[in-house]
Order: sequence, then structure tokens, then C-alpha cells
Amino acid sequence: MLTKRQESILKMIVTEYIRLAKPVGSKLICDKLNCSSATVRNEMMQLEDLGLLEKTHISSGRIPSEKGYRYYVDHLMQLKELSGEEVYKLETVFKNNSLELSDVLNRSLEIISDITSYTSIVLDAKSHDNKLKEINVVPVDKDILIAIVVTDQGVVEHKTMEISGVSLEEVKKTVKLINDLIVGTPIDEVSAKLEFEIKPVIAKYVKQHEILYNAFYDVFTDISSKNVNVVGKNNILKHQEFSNVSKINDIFSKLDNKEMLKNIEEKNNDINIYIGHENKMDPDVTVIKTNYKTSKDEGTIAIIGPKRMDYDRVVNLLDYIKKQIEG
Amino acid sequence: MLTKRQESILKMIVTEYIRLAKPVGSKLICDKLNCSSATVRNEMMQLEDLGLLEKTHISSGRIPSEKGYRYYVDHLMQLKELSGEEVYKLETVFKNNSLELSDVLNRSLEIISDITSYTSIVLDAKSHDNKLKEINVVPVDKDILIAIVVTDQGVVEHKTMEISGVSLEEVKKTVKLINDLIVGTPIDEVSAKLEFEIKPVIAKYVKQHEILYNAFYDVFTDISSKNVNVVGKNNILKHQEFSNVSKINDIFSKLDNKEMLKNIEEKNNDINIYIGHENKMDPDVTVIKTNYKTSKDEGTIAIIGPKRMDYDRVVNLLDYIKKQIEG
DNA sequence: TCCTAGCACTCTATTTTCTCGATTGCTAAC
DNA sequence: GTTAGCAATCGAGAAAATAGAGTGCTAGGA
Repeated sequence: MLTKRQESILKMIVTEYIRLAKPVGSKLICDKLNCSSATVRNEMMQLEDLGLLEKTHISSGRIPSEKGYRYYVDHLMQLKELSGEEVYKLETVFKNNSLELSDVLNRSLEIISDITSYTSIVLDAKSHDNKLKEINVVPVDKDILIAIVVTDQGVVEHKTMEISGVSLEEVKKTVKLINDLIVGTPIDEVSAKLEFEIKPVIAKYVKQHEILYNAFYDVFTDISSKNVNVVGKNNILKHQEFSNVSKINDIFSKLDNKEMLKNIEEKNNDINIYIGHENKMDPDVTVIKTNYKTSKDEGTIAIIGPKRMDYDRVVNLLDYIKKQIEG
Repeated sequence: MLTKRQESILKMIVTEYIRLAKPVGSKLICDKLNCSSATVRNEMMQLEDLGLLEKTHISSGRIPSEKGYRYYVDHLMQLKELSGEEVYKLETVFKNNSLELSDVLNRSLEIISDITSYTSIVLDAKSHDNKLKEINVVPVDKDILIAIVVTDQGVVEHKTMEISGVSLEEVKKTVKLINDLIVGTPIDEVSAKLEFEIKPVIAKYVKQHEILYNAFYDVFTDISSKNVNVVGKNNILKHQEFSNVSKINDIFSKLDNKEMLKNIEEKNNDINIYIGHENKMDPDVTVIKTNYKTSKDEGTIAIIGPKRMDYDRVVNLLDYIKKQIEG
């Protein structure tokens, strides 16, 4: 258990280090506290013994350890209000009613990336409430068809398929069958239904049922799949902890790996903070993320930055966005 | 006019500099040529006077100037055959018939970016031959519609629109009108036709014609717009000329600016080389690009790398791809 | 028991100096 | 026209010197 004074010292070191990006010495602290630098040094030593602080070399000032950041965000961080300017900028997005949710998310996270210099990720999954509304097939050429699928929440997906030797009649029959049998089904159940209810039936009626089946299967897979977008990637370059080219390459590669990014999905409804090794992405970054959910969509938004991140501000901003979206 | 010997010296300096990334001294050259280093130095001095070579400092070896590279690509470069491995890798893409053209382009440029360590851009425009095939409107909710547009080449685009107070009847009337009047129109003429033939008519029939008109206008704009994709962006990090963070940031920002990238479009049918200041993108890079054109699509593919680029190889690879695509 | 002044010590970061080696331009001779 | 020889230049890197920030420890005072 830390004393009040230890807590203030830890807090100062974290905030000053976040602000200045240089190890914090005892003198800086003792100016703000009513005690001598020697006293501060003694306390710092104890905090270091507790694993909350670290030194970069034997006679350097202290920087927070991951455990120190963790203590800070769990016990010491105070959420400030968003500044008027921040609110103003974000409002331009939220008050624009003509935008779709995914645009709202991307634009607001662009703003956040912009004002914070961190990188954001939007992981956009279709809501489970999304139901199949309509399937349509448009012939565009001899043997070439486009299957178009629409959900009741307005999601549209399409796929081109090539079928030689299948008559338009057969295709239409299949489409009608699908429309009759699975319209209204939640999208994440569609694939199963397609396999077990539609496939056996069309296998009898339709000659090239495999091709048809596969095409629709693909469309349904696309439509129920997650969509991930990275915003403000170049902001990585703005932080001194990412100043060597191989580290930059490393992080950029990770941010390009969409499949891996889909794993950041957060079920939990809070603002969650994963510091350094606590996240699976990279031990040198902190990921702050939260889940959002509306009738139409659900997903995860995340902010990624160095461990020396402006925790208060990011938590506030994410919280604001989450509330606005979930309205 | 350069002498034969001057040309071989220039050629050696360019190829050696491309290979080793270090200024090339007279000794390296004179080993390969039947003359002394002093002779080579005399020639180098003349080449420098002609603006074909440069020094990094007073007693350094020589590097090619932009003019030197230009002379090299115009007069000295010899195109080698693609290696068996290169052809093999690319063939896996071209022999895969189930891929759409845009996938073929992106994948083959991924391979090229991979084996060359350069960055590629695919600028994919819809062909002028692309004609409107069908327009469809799907109501998804009270007041919310999705407009779906399909072209005869199988391009699909959609847009959600919100119209309160317009009856489904009116919408259907508009759709029928559009279908009747402009199906078959090349997509780049659709916008004009929409404005001058459709708009005046629906203005009479339909109450909220503005909203309907705008929605369709947006869809048609999307469908006829260019699509640009950057492949292998992180390869920028592999070249020593891009080793400082602010330069990296600079180039990455440019590669993220899709609007600017659309300007790389190349009308000319050759393989075109823009060295340093010859390109509008960045004075430190070389852009090699070519136009491609099939019945369905047309566009531009470009390779971007440092000026010290493996010109022969890139030209060959681009040429190979262009021929494969245009079949 | 807690706090603090004082001090030797450690280490970084920066500047300076030095040296090595690569390469040049020039000159004079072939 | 070519070449050998040579002084001069400069970069890159090592080594040395210096300044400054910050620490840990000790001993005395509240």
C-alpha cells in the first residue's frame, strides 16, 4: 500500500514523463512538493523496489514501469473535461445526420488521431440483429451473374459469379428459394441455414448447384465478416519511442495485418487499457479500446500509442465518442 | 556527345551505385576497364562537367546525377530477361482464371513489390466502354432506400438514401424513368444525362426530386470514379535514402493522399520513367509507370522507389505485367 | 523516527581531437 | 592521350575530455 506522498510522487513522475518524455529527477519533484530532493529520492527508491518505477541507467531520473502506469491508470488518473475545441471538432461529425455510422466512426477517430497524434483502429462488425432482407441476381453477360444481398439495416454486398451451363431459370429458382427460406434470418445464422436447408434442396433442382451455392456462400461470408480500418497510421512516426526504422517497420506491418487486428475486438463494455505487455499487439505500445453497440452495428474502437500515452485524454475522448454513438 | 569509354564509365557508375549504394571511386572502375585510375578520373571529371555525375563531398567517389540516370535509362540500359523465379511467381497470378482484373493487378504488384522492395500503385479506372446495365432500389426501412447500380461489365455500386415524404410509388417511377432513359449509356456520360434529361422530368413528377436526384448522382459519381491502391508501402523503409523519420513521414503522407495519387494516371502507352524532379510526387524518388487497357478496365500501374532504383528490372517487370494483362 | 544537507560517484551526452583510409585533382613524364 | 606519383581533402570512427544531471549514502537535526 502506497502512502499519499508516494502516490503523488508516482503521479507526478507519470504525468511529467508523459509530458516531457525525459526521465524525471528528484529535483523536479521536490520543487512541487514540500520536501527536499533527498526525501524524494528515498521515496523513489522505494517505488522502484515496488516495481513501479525504473531507471534508464544507474544515475538517471526515473520513468514509470508498466506496473507504474498500471497503478496510475487504476488509482491516480483523474479524468478531465474535454476541451471546448475538442468537443467542437467532434460535434461537426456527430451533428452531421447524413453520415452513416461507419463514416461517423472513421471521421471522429480521424479527428482524435489528429489532435492526439495517436493511431486509431475501427473494427466494425455487423450487428447480430442484422437480418437478411433481399437477394437479387443481375445477369451482366453470358454466363456471368452478380449476386447482390441486402440486409434490413441497409448493408449491401455483392459478388460476381461465373456459371456456364446454368439457365437463368435455374438461377431464378434458386434465388426465389433462398428468398423464401432465409429472408429474415440474422446474418450470422445465414451460412448454416444455407448449408443445411438450401443446399440439399438445390442439389436436386439445379445442375451446377455447387457454383451457385459457393457464390452465395461467399457473399454471405463477406456480409457477416468484420471490417477493420486503421486511422492515422503515420502518427506512429511522431513519437520518439518509435524512431528507429526497424521498430517502425515492425509496427506498421502489424497495423497492416488486418486479420490480426480483428483480434482486438473487445466484448467488455468499459474503456479498457492494455499497457505494453498487457496487449497482444506490441510490447512497446498501449492500446486503449472500447466496445460500441447500436441497433445496426457493433464493434470496437481502439487508440494505439506509446506506453507514454496521454491516458486521461484518450480515455475521455473514447468515452465521449462511445456515448455519442450509442446515443 | 559522349565517347564510348565515357559511356561505359557512366554505365558502370550507375550500375555499381545501384548495387552498392556507395559513391563509386575511380579504382573500382579502372579494374574493369583497361586503363589507369588517373585516366578514369579525368573522364569522370568531364562527366561531372557535363552534369552527369556528382560528388557527395570534395574527395568522394561519384554518384549519378538525375541527368546521369536519365542518360543511363535513355541510352545505356539493357533490358535483361526476367528470371525463372520471377516469371514463376507472377504466373501463379496470371494463370488463376477465377480472379477479377483488379485482383490480378493488385496481387501481381504485391509480388513485384515483394521481390524488388519497391512500392507499387494501382490506379484503376473504369473503362469508357462500361455502360449502365441496371438500376435497382431496395427499401430497407421506413424512409430509407438503397440505390444499387450495375454496369454491363459487372461493376456494382450502391448508396443509402433517406427520403421522408416520398412515396415508394414516386421512387419507382423515378427508377423506371432512369432505367428507360439511360440504361446503355457509358458511365462517364451518365452524370450529364442525369442532369439534363432526368432531372427536368422528375422535377415535375416527384415531390422530393432533389434528394432522389442527389442520391443517384452520388452513386453514378462513385461508379465512374477512379480507384487507387498502394501496395508494399512499408518497402519505403527498406532503402537507406529514406532512413530519417521526417522523410519517411513525408513520403508516407504522399502515398496516403489518394486524391494526389490519382494524378499519376498515365495516358501514354510506353513504360515511362520519371526520375527525381521529373515526377510530381517527390524529388527523391523515381516513378516508373505505364498505362494498361482491357475491354473492361483501364488504368495505370506504377512502381516507386529511390532514384537509385533497379531500372532495368522494374521496366522489365512492368512490361511483362502489362503484356499479360492486355493479353 | 523522519527529514535533509552535503558529497562522492556514476553515467550520459556533447564536443573536441586524432587517426585511418579512401579518393581526388594536379603535375610532370612517358 | 595516358599514366605514375603525390599532396590535399574529407568522412567515419575511435578516443579523450568536459559538463551536467542525477543518484545513493551518511551523518546530523527536528
